Amino acid sequence: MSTEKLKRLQSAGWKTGGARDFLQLSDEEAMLVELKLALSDAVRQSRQKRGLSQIDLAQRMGSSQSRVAKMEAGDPSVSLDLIVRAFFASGGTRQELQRVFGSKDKLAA
Amino acid sequence: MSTEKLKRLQSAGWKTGGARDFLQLSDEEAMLVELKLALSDAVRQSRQKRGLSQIDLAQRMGSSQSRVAKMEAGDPSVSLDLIVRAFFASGGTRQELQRVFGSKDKLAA
DNA sequence: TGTGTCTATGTCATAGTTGACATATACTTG
DNA sequence: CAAGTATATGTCAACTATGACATAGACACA
Repeated sequence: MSTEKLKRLQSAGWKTGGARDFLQLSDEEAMLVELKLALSDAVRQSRQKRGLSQIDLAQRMGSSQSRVAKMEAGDPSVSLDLIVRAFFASGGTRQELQRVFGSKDKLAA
Repeated sequence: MSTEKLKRLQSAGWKTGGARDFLQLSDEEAMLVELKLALSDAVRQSRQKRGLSQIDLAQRMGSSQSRVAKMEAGDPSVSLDLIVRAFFASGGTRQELQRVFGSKDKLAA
């Protein structure tokens, strides 16, 4: 992960974690963030593939359009739990999820 | 997923989700719960494989022994975010994570 | 028996996430 | 130009997860 990329993430509101007080995200946190962003993309793709609007998806999962939008925008206030729930609610399968989690650098600048 | 299994999960404190007020977990939620439990197991395995105590792991990730214990016990109060963070902090790789997410029914009664 | 290490369980104030709502922007269609 | 639809962004009270702490249980070994 490049320094550029890290700076971009941090300025977007991602917190540098807990015990550490670097200006840099730890490797573990960076991996988590990458994962969340990759999954966010996957949610949008899955949703669009099935012709669902953000409102449709929100209703399916008992959430709101604004939260789905934030999620797809990679907003750090959205939990991984919610993203995964959205992925499933959008029709994504466990197999597809596996592919997302395995793919390299979905974050590509 | 069997009805038996669902009842077990619910009695362990797992909430039936948001908009729905069934006594049953929705399919999406069930999938999420399975994922979390599978990952909890993976964290313990990964941690033990590297000879780390719960305290060691907690320190590595800026958390506490009690939270790691709850996590490994499958406590519903632990977020997927934290579990994934723990998995990475315990030395788990993205490839290993992918395997966990792909494997069938880690929850096996 | 005691001392040490590891893990489990409960509580709590604080920090983080949530759905809901308002509003804005963009694009289409009449 | 409206009006409709889809998405983006900001705010907030209510809810949830968090690390810290206390304490207990299990096991080893002197």
